[in-house]
Amino acid sequence: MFADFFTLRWSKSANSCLLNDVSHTPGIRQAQKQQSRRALLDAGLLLLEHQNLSSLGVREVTRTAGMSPAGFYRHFRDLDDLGVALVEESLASLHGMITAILAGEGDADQLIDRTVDVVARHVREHRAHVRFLCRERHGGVQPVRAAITAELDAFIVEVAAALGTQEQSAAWSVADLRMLSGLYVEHLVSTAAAFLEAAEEAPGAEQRIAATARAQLRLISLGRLHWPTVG
Amino acid sequence: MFADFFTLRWSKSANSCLLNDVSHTPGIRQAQKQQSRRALLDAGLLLLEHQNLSSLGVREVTRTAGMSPAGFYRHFRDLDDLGVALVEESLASLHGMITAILAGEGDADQLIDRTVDVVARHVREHRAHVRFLCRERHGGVQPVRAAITAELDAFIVEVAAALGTQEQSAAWSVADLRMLSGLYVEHLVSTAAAFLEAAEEAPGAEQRIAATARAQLRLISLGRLHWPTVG
DNA sequence: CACTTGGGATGACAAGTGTTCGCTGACTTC
DNA sequence: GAAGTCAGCGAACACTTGTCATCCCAAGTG
Repeated sequence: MFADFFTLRWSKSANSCLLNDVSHTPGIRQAQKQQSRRALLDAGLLLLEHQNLSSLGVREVTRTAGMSPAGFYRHFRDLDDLGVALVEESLASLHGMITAILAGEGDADQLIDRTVDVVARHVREHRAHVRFLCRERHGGVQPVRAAITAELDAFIVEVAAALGTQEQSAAWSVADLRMLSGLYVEHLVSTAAAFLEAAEEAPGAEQRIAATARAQLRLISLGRLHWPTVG
Repeated sequence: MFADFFTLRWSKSANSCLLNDVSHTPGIRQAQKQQSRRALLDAGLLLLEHQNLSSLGVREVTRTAGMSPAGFYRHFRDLDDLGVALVEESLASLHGMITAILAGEGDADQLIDRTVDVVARHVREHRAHVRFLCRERHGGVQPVRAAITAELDAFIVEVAAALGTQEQSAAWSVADLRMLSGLYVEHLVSTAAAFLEAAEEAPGAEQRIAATARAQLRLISLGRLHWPTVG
């Protein structure tokens, strides 16, 4: 995500937008700015571990980022703005995870095992991002909520398209594919949330969550196999 | 929920707890206190429509409840305390809904249709409660989060027990029953959340959500029918 | 009836908040 | 090199906040 943004600003501007075209300035200054921006985002992510976005304060964020309060406004209009930036970041990493899952080969059970493993690892490696998404998906800040919902819907469409190429559901209607995809994505999110909570209490809980998630995915697979196609 | 609490305090104390035994005092005073308490809870519920619990303020709540700030502390130690009270209230109403679902007769498809209808109606009639639960389930206030998780886990056990009595899954192991039950409860919660958002935008969205939820439940039912029992 | 109880209001306290202003100084450009 | 840009700072604004000591008076008690 950060890389995308960076190269976006760096690429010779093929678009006609001149307003923010600063691609002619060499690196140092921009890099410093991006570093500060990153510090703000990380500070937000850190504070959101025990808080909600709607209770976050500008001064709080800048303080933990080691910056003066006024500096915040050089990067974000609002705290909502920072929130939306965090959504983009978090969902970019999650998108990588989903493509990793969908690209896999093997029979159904292998695919299920690998899926759960990938989710568990993603939660372990991107704990703050996952927590942010789960916490603000139904949170009190409307723009952030809308952004998460929109991107998650895009995932559903993407997963539905991928499911359409699988032999198990080749003859399915588009609506049914999207229905199944929605079930999968929802299950994925709730499994990630379970992993999140699990790691904060019992150490063996992660195994239990994984086993349950695998069984649930197998049950859904069985349902898929016997789903009446309209053909 | 309120009625339970009320009658709890009113019933002649068969328990041995003398600490809070005020059952000998006649009604007016207690009723006034309960009325104030209710006003605080309702104010909280109202404010939480556009906020998160962690960003709620004592003054804010008392102001919209028409009360002085100090009055709050006559009823709750904290805002977290108020949050936990709201959890109990919200999950009591949800518990009624679940028993209403489980008590039903009829074949699988009828049961699915009725389930989705009951959920839709519950969301319509207890919007604030449902919103609160969805919002704070993964929210930033640990005690509230824990309370919701605990009560939801109790629901899962209850639903699992009910599923064990159904002929479709009579031979299932306890672990499998709980796995299936978890899938159902998770699906129920996410469907309720979807209804919640749906009502705030497109008017026809509710029908679409309901249709998708029914299809997903049917698919899970198919999976159930073909689940390998250890027999 | 006098007397106790306790829910609620008032007012005050220090500590925190979002946001804006003008300034500085390192980086960039010409 | 001189000129200019602009991220970050310090200070100040006018609030809002949680919490408490204190008083008040309706409800309950004997």
